[in-house]
Amino acid sequence: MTKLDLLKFVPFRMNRLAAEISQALSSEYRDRYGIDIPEWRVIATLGFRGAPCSAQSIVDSTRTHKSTISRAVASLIARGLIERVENPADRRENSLQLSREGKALYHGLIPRLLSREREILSCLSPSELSHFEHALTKIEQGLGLPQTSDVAADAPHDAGEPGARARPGFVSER
Amino acid sequence: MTKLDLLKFVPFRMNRLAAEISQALSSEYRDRYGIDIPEWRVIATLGFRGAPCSAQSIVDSTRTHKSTISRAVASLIARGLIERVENPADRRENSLQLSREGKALYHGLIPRLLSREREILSCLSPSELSHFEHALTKIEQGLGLPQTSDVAADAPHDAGEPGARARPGFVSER
DNA sequence: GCGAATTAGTCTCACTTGCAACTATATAGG
DNA sequence: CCTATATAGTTGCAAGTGAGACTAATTCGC
Repeated sequence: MTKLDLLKFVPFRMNRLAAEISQALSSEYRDRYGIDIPEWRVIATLGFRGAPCSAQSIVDSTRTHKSTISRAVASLIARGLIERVENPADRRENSLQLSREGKALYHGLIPRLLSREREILSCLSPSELSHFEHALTKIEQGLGLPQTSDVAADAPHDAGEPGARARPGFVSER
Repeated sequence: MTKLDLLKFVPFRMNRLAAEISQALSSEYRDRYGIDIPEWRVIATLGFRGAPCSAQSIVDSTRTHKSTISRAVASLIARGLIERVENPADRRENSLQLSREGKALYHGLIPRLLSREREILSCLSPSELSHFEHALTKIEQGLGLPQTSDVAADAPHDAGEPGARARPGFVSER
């Protein structure tokens, strides 16, 4: 008769912790700028990359559903925070980039978010923190989630190293 | 001009990882038994506690919204997996407990879920795993999330140690 | 004891999200 | 070329969820 204590069960703890942390951060962008999580992800991706990139590449790196990204993009364009750049070579896709206002928002937001992150993680010693991040990385790799090194700036889609994609076992597509 | 790499930003990573892990586990209870996450949380809590307990105490320990728990409870009762036990002492609340079928489901599910959890965490060495769990605990404490030791079986609500509730700073209520 | 405040739980509403169908464009095969 | 297939992105729809109003029952203060 095995029992299972939810409060010790890692999947549950991760869920709960992620929800709690999102909540703690959301005030920074929701209350302050009226943007939600998917919108923030789009801005963060464009801001970090520097170069324009397609909606699809944001989908890939953030693992957010394409319809969600599509709506976020539409709303950000409507508010003038990002701009579409038509790609004459392939007229299906349109590259996206931050507008002036978008960049300003991005650079205003980042220090606040980083400081919140630090605040939340301040309960860990430097060594605990580095162990923790290391563990996150290993689990991400184990699940086949994209890593910083995977996202080859804006390379044509399948330049990824073999084995990174199409892992056997776990859920690969949603 | 600070930048922020989403893929290195812990809040984002936690979100993505939690979503991914949920997905990986959900097949065990969703596809197999047709129960969703909130329903599973109710079953897990009742199963673990052994004793009947109120919906409110499930809300507290799982930090799931009360309306979500209410709906999960209604659905589980409709399917005969849990039972309501009227409490003559306080007729607002009704204690909940697993039915025979609910217990069977619980005991059938647990080994599968534990094995999935192990599988996901198998990329960590025993020492990495214990560091990781330790870090989770500290972050949870930092955010004021309930810990196993907090949940005094079924004690009247506010027997909690001082300082555990009503933390200054972070979000305390949702 | 009686009204006010509190608590358990349900219900409605608005919003978000994922899925899948759809449009438009691009590429491959014969 | 012309059909078949694949890809980028959008949209309609349905399901799930949180906020908060609401009901019912209890407890507190005086």
